[in-house]
Amino acid sequence: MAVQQKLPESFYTGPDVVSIAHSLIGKYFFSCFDGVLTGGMIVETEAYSGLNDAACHAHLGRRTKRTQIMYAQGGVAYVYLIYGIYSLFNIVTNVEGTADAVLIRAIEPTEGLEEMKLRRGLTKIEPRLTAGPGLVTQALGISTQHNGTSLSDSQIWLEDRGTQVPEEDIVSGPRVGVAYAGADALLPWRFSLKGSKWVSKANPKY
DNA sequence: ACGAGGATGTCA
DNA sequence: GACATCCTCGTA
Repeated sequence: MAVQQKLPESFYTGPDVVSIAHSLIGKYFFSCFDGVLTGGMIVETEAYSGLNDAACHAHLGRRTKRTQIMYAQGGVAYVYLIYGIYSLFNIVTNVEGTADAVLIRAIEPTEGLEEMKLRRGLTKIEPRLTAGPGLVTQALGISTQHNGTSLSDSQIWLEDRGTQVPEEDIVSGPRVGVAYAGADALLPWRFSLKGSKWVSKANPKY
């Protein structure tokens, strides 16, 4: 049997959210609801830091109903609604009291392809299945009701399946859609798998 | 290929 | 009013 293991809590409580976002490329992201397993390999992430990052919802220690969960200890889900339609899934990282998170922007689908097609209203396997942060959550059946869900439980979790991604195949650049963050919009905190057709087509806009 | 416009709910 | 987005429909 191949290496197949949930990421331990210590993976999420690390102090460097940028490094965690980088190391998540090649890990696996799954959901299982009513016995239906869906998910795949992570190919695109973005880091957000509560301390020094104007793009982060919890910038300057902002505590609101929405950002509250970001201050939890690493290893829980931060899911929020964007544009009234799409749920975006983040992994809370760092220790309790520090509001860091990694946005999962795209995966290469490997499990539950039929179910994900149904949820996305597609008839064939194509990038529109999971190549974008709002698409990944739709395909995996994740919505804002899963905000705060522990990644140590059986509904939503991440795995290391032993995939080795060569360092030179992980590329970084500015994050998408954070022009409001001024100079911080230029930070190269978006990571993706070079050459993957499952990376989102979105480009940063300034 | 590409761009414009719309959908839709919550946040600050 | 803005939003860590995506789809559809127009013009080329």
